[in-house]
Amino acid sequence: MSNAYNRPDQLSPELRRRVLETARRLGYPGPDPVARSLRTRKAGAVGLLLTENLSYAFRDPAALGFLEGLALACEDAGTGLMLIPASPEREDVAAVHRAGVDGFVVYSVPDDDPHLAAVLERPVPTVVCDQPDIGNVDRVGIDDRSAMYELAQHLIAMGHRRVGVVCMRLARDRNDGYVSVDRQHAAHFHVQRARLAGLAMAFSEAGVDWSKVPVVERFDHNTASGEAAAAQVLDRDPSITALICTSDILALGAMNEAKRRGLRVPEDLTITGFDGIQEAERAGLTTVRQPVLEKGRAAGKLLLDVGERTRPRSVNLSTELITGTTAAAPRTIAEERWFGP
Amino acid sequence: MSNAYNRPDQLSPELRRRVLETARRLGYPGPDPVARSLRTRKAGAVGLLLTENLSYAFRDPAALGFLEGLALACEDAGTGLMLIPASPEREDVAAVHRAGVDGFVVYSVPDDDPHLAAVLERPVPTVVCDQPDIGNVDRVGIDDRSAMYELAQHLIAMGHRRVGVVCMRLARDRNDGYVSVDRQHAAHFHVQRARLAGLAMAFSEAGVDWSKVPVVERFDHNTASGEAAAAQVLDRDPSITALICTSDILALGAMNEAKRRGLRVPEDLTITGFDGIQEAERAGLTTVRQPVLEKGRAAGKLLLDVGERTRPRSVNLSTELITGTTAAAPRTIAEERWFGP
DNA sequence: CTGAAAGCGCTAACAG
DNA sequence: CTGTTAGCGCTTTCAG
Repeated sequence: MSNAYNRPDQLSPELRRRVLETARRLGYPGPDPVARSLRTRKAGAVGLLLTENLSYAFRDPAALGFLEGLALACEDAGTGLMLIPASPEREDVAAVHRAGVDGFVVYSVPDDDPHLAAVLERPVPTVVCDQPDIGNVDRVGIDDRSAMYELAQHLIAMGHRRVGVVCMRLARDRNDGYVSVDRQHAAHFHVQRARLAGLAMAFSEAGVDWSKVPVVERFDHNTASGEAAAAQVLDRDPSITALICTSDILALGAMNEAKRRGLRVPEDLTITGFDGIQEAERAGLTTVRQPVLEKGRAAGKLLLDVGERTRPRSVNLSTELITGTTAAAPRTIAEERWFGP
Repeated sequence: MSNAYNRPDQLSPELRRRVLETARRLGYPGPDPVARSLRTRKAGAVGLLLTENLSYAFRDPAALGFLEGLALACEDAGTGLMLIPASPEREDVAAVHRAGVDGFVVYSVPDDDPHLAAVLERPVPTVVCDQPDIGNVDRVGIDDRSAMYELAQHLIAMGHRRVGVVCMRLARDRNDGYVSVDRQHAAHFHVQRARLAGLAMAFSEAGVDWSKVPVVERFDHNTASGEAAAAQVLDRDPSITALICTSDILALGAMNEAKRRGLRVPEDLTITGFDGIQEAERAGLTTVRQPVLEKGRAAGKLLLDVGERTRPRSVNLSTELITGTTAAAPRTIAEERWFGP
């Protein structure tokens, strides 16, 4: 009987037809997928752990691109993709334990996330995307530090020395304001830590005292946060020539704030982002483009690949510096005298 | 032992601690979720069936809003949300059979979709969103016919009598071109059928011969399709005063095409949409807003609500006519003579 | 090709 | 409070 459903080739078509027909007449709804999964030890689905609020995942183009890539990989493999209900507020790890999946993809969570810990306890393969950077687990990501280092060098070459930084949340606690160097080093979000490290390295090499550079953090990730953070930096340090944002969303917010203040970009203020989302491209933002869809696809492939899983694998995707129209050489005092403000 | 994991209250904390400690030492990874699901008859997840390509779902703001609402409802209930791998090309229904879920949400599929048939065979509750309109199943949607009827009346009141229509795909076969009245009536996508019916009713009442109104269909749903479809209508019927699109995405494409032709909107051509997505609002589109996020949330609640399930329930959400800046009274020939073209 | 039986790992019920 | 046991529905194996 089982054969009728699962191995059409093991019995005659005629018999198969008869069995199925009878089953239907008896009201048999087909094999129970859960019982089958128990027996075959395959759930036919992978779990996705996003620690951010779900709304965030569906509104941030970068997260969305990742999700799309992952979903495509799953679709190719005929595998379901299960969104694990794990909001950062509720520390209810039970959902991770309850999920009947063959593996997990963990996207951009802090290294001290309890849901992540629960995932790692499960005896199924796991792929971590972007962060955190933990040993012994498959990983997909980019080299955030180098990418940001390169962007910084681009600005340094233009002549920028007085800069400000706007970054995303560095830990699970809300800290909408200035960030000490200690907090930068202790950041639980590895991606943000790496990007800041890249900046610190480049500017230190250029003779800038990094501890003096204003770095402002925002917990929420949207353009309003970018606006507020940019305002905070510009209020305290009106003399900066460039505002470096660790995401395009924040940078787009900063652009709004610059406009509101009558600052021309890039003549009066250089603004840069990170991610390479479509909205940024449209705005001509100077930024770093990362292949978000490919990241999702790679994570899915890595998880679903049945190949050797002897030692942790790591996939590093390449990024590209996008030279937009929001970065230019800072005007010197002399130039301002000459050409007017 | 099971109690130690599932009923902390049934035994002393001390014992619980000891049991868990021992379990860990023995390398026990915790209860297997699949076996538990088999025993408890609860999978702790709901399945989402989207028949469109997944990429579509992640790029169309309306679908995305629905997905977000559904995901929120699931998160609130601590339930997983599983995306079922069902692309329209591959007619592989197995994924539906394989999915270990407690119920299905079906979003916007044609009434003859094989995956839908497979879902309905499964002995679990199902909620259909938008379409198709099948009996005996819980449903969430809006009154597409009335909403479009109201929009049409708005245009008729302005004086529009010569109109063209651009609509989304009406069936699973590709038909990028004109649509006969027969095809309109036979459409497998109920939503599109209802919107066209609303238009037909309003314009017929206003004395317009609906069979003479050009209706153009596009299989793909993006602005490029909207542009091409608008071009097709305008090429054949340059005298129309209004172009009614059955989605905002198509309408935004039509706006591009109008601009390319040097037609001013709304002075030379009225354009309307449907959905009320953010991009449309930004463009000042005259459209019908529907609560997409609420639709998703309502679908989730309906599915997860353990209440009486004696007879099929139906949730109808309300829509709102948005009077934008893309619709105005058509200029008469006399006016054109007077004011210039 | 057919039928019978073991057992996947768990939870719930019940007896001690 | 603790230990034992039946059985969820399936697939796989093995004997006929």
